[in-house]
Amino acid sequence: MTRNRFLEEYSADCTFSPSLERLFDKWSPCVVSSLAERPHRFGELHRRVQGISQKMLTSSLHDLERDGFVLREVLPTGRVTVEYSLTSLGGQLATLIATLCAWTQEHADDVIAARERFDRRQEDEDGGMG
Amino acid sequence: MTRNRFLEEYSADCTFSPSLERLFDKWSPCVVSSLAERPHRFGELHRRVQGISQKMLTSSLHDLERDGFVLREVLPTGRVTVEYSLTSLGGQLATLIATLCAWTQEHADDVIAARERFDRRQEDEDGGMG
DNA sequence: CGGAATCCATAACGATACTG
DNA sequence: CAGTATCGTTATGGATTCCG
Repeated sequence: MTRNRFLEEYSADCTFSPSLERLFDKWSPCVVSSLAERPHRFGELHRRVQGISQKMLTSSLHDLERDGFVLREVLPTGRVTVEYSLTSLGGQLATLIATLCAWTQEHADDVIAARERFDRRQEDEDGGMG
Repeated sequence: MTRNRFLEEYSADCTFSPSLERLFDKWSPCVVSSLAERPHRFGELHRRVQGISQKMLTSSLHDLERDGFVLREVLPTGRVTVEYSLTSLGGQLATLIATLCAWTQEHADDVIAARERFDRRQEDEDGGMG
């Protein structure tokens, strides 16, 4: 719950509502963008979102459902079958996430280059001042 | 480093570059939006961003500088004086953050209402089935 | 003032085992 | 299949102390 300061109360001139913890946790963005493509069963998501544990998937889906981003439906098959899909609010969230993805990809090179410059400068300062 | 799965390698149809850890950590968005308004000294930021520890401010600024979002300048005053400002890339990040803030605020009520519905349903299911 | 270094609490997460 | 429960590890961040 202390994930991002915006999520709590206040920050300088910028107040995130307490509604967007989902954007900042580890797996929810992945889950949402999978569901943006089509509804998934639990097991499908588990295979689809590489590396997620069943515990984290359960927890992400639970939180996303509680916040109104995801709809959980028990299908009337013989065995236990559950389908997850996005609500319309969840669809908006997915769009937002996609926008973020796009921006980060556009500027990935800039950031990587900045890191390399920074790290080189650090080395120079540490070493070259005898 | 494991903050968000997007930041590592892969997620279903959505690949965050490794460049945006800053968007997902606890304080950087607050710091960036403060700097979006005007350059700040270290101490100013410390007072401005309510609740941040000196350690976290140092660490956020360091990471933001390394990624090319923030510029750090030692001013030629008598004593130690450092000013932080956004680079142009940092300005873009600030805009993105502002967009996120706006969206979360618009839909804060929706999310809160969804939570209440969900929690009420839970209670009903737990209690009312004797 | 602007930090760095250290210590410690806890929140987040992963692995595993079990259930209807 | 779709979870729940438990346990151990690691990541994160707060408090404190010290330094040029």
